[in-house]
Amino acid sequence: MADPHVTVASLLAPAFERVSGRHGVDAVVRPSDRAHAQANGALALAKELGRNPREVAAEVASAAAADLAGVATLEVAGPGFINVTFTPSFVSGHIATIAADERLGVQPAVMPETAVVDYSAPNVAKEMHVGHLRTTLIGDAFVRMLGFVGHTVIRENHIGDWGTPFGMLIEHVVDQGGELGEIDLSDPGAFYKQARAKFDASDEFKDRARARVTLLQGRSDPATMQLWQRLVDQSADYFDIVYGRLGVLLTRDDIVGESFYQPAMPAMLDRLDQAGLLQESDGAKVVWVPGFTNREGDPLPLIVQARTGGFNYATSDITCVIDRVERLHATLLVYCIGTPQSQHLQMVWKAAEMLGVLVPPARAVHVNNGNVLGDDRKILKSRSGEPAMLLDLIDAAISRGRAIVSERSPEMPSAERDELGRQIGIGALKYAELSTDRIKDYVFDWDRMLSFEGNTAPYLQYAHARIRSIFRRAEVEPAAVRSVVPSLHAPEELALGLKLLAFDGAVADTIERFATHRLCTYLFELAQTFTAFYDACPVMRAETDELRLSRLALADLTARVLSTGLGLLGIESPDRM
RNA sequence: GCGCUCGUAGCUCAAUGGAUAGAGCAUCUGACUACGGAUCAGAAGGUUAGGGGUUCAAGUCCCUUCGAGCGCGCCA
Repeated sequence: MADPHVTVASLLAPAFERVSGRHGVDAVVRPSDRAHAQANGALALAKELGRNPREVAAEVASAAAADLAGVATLEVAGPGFINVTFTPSFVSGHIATIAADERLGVQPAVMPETAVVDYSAPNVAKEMHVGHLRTTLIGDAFVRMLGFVGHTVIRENHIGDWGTPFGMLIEHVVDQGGELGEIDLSDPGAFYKQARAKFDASDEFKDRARARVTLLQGRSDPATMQLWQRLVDQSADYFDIVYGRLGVLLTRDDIVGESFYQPAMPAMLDRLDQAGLLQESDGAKVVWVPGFTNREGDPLPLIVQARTGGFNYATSDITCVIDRVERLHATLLVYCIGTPQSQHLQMVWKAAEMLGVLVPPARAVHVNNGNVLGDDRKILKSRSGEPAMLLDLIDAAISRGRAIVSERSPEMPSAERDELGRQIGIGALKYAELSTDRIKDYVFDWDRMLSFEGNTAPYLQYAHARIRSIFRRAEVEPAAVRSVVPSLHAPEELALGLKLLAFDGAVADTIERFATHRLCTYLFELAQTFTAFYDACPVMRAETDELRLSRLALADLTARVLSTGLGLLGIESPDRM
């Protein structure tokens, strides 16, 4: 058991049971600003018993004192809080345990399951823009974290590779003699815009495009399918460039686009029909999902087949849920998609639930996100006024990172500078995304995210690099101190020790709430706690060899937690900066 | 019109219903010829948009007003 709070809570529970006179009391011990931890149960218990809260707290504390000997001391404070102070030996014992653990004390999931993480989802023949940044980075972080705690994780990139636009896109390819030409990385959406312009200008082209969509949906015309495939392949090349440069795990093998679900849609409609859920409304086939109303306050249907007979994204998304639950046997469906899709997803999931597919233990989570804003508080724009291109942002991050390294470390070999600059720039970009509450909009600011001060990736990377530097100078192999049980005499040592033990809780909390900023806040606080320790407690010049080893052990564990934590966010931690 | 999300220090952001709402930046004051100053310690800065309610306890839950953003039947 790595979490001292849990240990103390279990030791405190019998005392609560004795005072309350009933069994099954769940003593909750949580971190506190005023002490190492606090238990608040006495307040609620006093209310229940109609007694004075401080008296009840004192009674619980004295009843628990014997059980907690050597582990922690208790003190009643305020209106009836029980403050907990861990003993140094109890903390250092835990430290030695997590230092010997590959996962640094992070507990594996109690019930490992199969999770599908749906993220990024760009469109074929269009550029990736700033709107794709958050979903891509958030999804990637959860892929890493869910895997880290032992789940089977399936990445899925639900790209937009189907639908009416492909009629005009394919006809545009035909007009170019079947050639797509090189993809223009400065304007990957140029092809789409040309096709769109023709479509708007020419009725003849429009007719051809419509005919082509019909051919595509029939899936039986080899020439059409070949042209379509080439469009998809070329876009996959472009996506791979973006993902590679951004350093996320997605590859073309993770692509499961809308087209994938097309063949299964008629059967899905049959299932809806057999379940009695398929109704007709204004000529369309719909599912009446309770709880949703339209502009007029009337029930809002989920349209699964248009009047024309065509399928839409609701059809595709319900089929997709079935695929994930029944073919992949996933029980956790994570959708990293923007907030505007919320109602659509709720309706789709409700329909899948009514169909008996999305039912416990299977469940879906909308890991939604707000917008990335510019100085003007509007969605971050490029110079042309369009949403900023993702590849431009990535390249700008890299070049800014390199500029910083060149300025600070001009003596470093050029190749090393480039690599370090990339790690810093990309790290800063990712951390800026992941360190704030994903639901809210946030303001994009290069200077702030690249600063070495404050809650930024460079600050954390620096803290890590500095620790590694200590070991280089001390000429000590980090692995050599990993079995040392540290002594925690100075308050800064004890504070650092307690912070290190909180890694498990931070990761668990981050996963449970799908909130990456929780882990970021923890890592930042850890780095701050470390620098305070480092300032107050000499390591290499420690008074005794024993103390030196003890402090090296704390430093090493800090570096490992920082590096592992950043790694869970998809951020690299260089050994020197 | 209905619905969803958001509103916290000058700025950018935190805060599983718990004590005196915390950080960072910026501002001010100190420390140390620095185990990497890419540092540390401290100060100042708040009617948590306004109002009402529930609770032993509300930034957090409920109602309401205001403000911002988004969504609302055959595109995805």
